[in-house]
Amino acid sequence: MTEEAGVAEEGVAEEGVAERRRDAARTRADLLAVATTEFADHGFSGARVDEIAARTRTTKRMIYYYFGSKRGLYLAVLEHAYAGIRVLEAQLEVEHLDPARAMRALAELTFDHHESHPDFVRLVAIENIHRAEHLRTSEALPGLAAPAVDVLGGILERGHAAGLFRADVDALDVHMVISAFCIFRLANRHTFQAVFDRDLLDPGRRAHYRRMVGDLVLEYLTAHVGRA
Amino acid sequence: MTEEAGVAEEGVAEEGVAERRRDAARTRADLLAVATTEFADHGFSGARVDEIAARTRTTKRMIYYYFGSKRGLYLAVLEHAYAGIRVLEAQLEVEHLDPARAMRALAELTFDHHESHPDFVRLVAIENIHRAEHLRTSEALPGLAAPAVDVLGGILERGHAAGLFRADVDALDVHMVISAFCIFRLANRHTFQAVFDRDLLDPGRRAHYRRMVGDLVLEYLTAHVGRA
Amino acid sequence: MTEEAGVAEEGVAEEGVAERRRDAARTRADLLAVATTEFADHGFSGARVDEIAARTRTTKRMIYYYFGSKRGLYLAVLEHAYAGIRVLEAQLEVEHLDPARAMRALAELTFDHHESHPDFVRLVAIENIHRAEHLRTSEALPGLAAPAVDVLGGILERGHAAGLFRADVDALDVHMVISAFCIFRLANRHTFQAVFDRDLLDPGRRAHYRRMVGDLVLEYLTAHVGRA
Amino acid sequence: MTEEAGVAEEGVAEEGVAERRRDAARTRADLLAVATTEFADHGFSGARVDEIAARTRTTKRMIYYYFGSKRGLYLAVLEHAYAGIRVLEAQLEVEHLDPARAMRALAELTFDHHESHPDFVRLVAIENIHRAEHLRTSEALPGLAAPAVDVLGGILERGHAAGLFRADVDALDVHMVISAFCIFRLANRHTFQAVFDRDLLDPGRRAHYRRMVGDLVLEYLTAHVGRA
DNA sequence: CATGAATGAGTTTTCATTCAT
DNA sequence: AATGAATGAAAACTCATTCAT
Repeated sequence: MTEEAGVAEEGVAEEGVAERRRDAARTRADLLAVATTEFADHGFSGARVDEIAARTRTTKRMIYYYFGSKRGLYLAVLEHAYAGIRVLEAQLEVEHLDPARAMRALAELTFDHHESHPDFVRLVAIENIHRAEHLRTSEALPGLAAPAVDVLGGILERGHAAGLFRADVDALDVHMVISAFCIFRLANRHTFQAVFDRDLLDPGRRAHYRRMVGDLVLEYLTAHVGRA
Repeated sequence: MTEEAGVAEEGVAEEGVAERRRDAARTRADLLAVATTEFADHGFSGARVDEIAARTRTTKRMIYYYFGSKRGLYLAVLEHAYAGIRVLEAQLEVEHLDPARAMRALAELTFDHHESHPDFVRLVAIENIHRAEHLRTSEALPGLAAPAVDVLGGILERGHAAGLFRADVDALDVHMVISAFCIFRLANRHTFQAVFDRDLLDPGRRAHYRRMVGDLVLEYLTAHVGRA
Repeated sequence: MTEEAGVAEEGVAEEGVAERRRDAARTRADLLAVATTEFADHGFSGARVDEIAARTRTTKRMIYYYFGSKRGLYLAVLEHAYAGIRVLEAQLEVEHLDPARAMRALAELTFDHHESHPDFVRLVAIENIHRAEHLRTSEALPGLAAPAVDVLGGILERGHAAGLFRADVDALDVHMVISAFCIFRLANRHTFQAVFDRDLLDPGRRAHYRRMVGDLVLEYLTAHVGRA
Repeated sequence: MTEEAGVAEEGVAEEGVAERRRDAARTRADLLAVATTEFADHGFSGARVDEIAARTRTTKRMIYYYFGSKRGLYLAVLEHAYAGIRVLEAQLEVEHLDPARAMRALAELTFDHHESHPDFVRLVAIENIHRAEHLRTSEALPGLAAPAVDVLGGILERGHAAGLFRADVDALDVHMVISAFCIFRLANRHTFQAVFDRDLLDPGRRAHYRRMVGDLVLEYLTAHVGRA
């Protein structure tokens, strides 16, 4: 059988190095996509290696071939998810906007990103349950902070220079407020809905919440300027 | 044994019905306390029934006797955790304070509670990973919302009446902002620390954050009053 | 508490020996009835002691008090079920009927009994799965055979004497044919229905089958008389 | 290892895909055979997965790998047992025999099959205790009825055409009588023996019973022809 | 690069039975 | 006669991982 395959349709049956490399990349990407959903849905312990394999073109063996272990796969998923927002933030151009508008733009970028990447938000929650033990070992970690903080720092600096923003708040504090709001809306929506019967993702309230995150940050930053 | 029993009820070895009932309650409470730690630490799937039993005076069998299943135990843990903050909120007396001070007191109550109940915060995160599927089936659910919202609603009403607070924000929106901030500080501190190298629980920054949650809410509520 | 009970309402609270004995008998009977259903429904291994106790006024402890073990309870159920048909057969009066009519009456008695005692039929099937290991140890066993065989033997004898029935068949053979037919109709109706889509208990076919059992036995008994 | 694999396929230690597939089939068949005995012996609840595994070359894990659950294994056993008699019936050739002889041949086929397949008879009894809940969900069910009924129907038709058999009895009725007799002899032999002290499987009585099932059916079918 | 079969160690759950009063 | 609590042993089932080709 193997011999026969080699004979007939040489060009097609025999894969070149490039094709095989492309296949490999596709297999890896496929695995990563399915694993992202599975881990985001069920957490690290709740996710099933069998289930991930079953939803892929490949077999379970490939997971171990490419990622070494369930943990290795999870780490790859996590890094890939973080890479997404990092890129977005790095692309944001706010230098041409006045500090207040720039700040609002950044807040809304986070708002929009989280809403359209619920898996990322879930993975962050899951990783926190694990006390960031995986993320801490990631080699990609050092590059994760820079973009967000740099952009934010720049806006704040301009705001301070213009006498618009209060001075007792730094970039990480602002980042925390924006994140807290935008992540809560996604991450805690289920218990919030269960307890208070309000759907934080109701499209009818979206504009309200989107304006709210900007207002929240700006009112806070511009309050009593010069006082503190 | 039978002979001894026939003699009297004075003995030390002889336990009355009341005592046994008290023991049973202790067994249950013991189980619940240990399970709270285990579930908060490892999530639902990650928690081990064996491990919980091992850390108790009793045996694994008792978990099934009292709670029926791992899931039943988890639900009991969840309900018990929610009951804690519900009671706190219900006890809060803010009628004698002006709306701004009352609002700040409520925000700080949440801030303090979450900081001193990290297990509660973790359980909420875990339950959200499960899309609140357990909480939704809880019979205790209907009583969970009332206290927080009632108190908040009262403060807001007084603030509106006095022309102090903006009108386009309701109690649930305010609750969301307070919760988002206070929960994020606990729940996301690990990834935050890993990525930004800042410990959100650093005692040296505690007062700063505690003031911040009040400021955040109040600046937002008192902004441009009369405009919206 | 116990002392108080002794004082007040003496007549009512204090149960006489007779009352207690009656209560005991009722408890036993209650247990037996529930256990009959449970064992007939699920077999010996499938039946649950907890379930039986739960469906009774009493507690699980009483099962062990009265019957010693699950097995003891099952044996009591079995003996009680056999006692029912034994009594019926013993009461049958067929001396005044001619042999053929008498035989048909006996067949129809079995037919009717089994139809109205499906639990008995199920218990017999269950006991056969256990290779009659319980029944064999029953002290009631010796009395179980007599009535059926005596009556049948009498009819056969009269039939032989009158030259009506063939001689190469004894009472147990006839009993076997009648039982096989009447038990099969009850015991195997589920697989029969599943495979052939015919309900052997369909009321519309009842008369047909009832006549059939008599026909079957009589045609067989009266065939080629004198030949064999 | 890797080096050896690269050399050739001649080796003894090297198993080809085909061989492994054959092994897998053997593992499955082995499991099925052992499980048949265990389930037939102890019923569904009484059977032990551990016990089945212990009597096999493989491990308990494999039962779940191949059959998914205890129930899945039981269902496979049941289907396999039914397949046996279905094949036998389908192979029976009776077209060349006159209706009476053909009918007797069919009855004796059932008689012989049941006697040599006591496990099948026990499994049917067990499945009836479960009200055929498993069999009803079997995908093999639709094919189970056809052979038996087709053959029987053909014989009956010929018998009617020749004016030999009564007309008020259909194939399923005849099948029921034959089954009832042949199954009872196996399935109820234990209680029969316990109560009446007669062994229905006594080799000395075998010929008598084998003739009896044919007589029973034929006397009944040929009785009073033209009357009903 | 790929794959079906296999597995050991663990994990939840069940169940008849007994204890202490 | 009665009862709620307790239990050990066993049962079904699961899961990440590896083997052999």
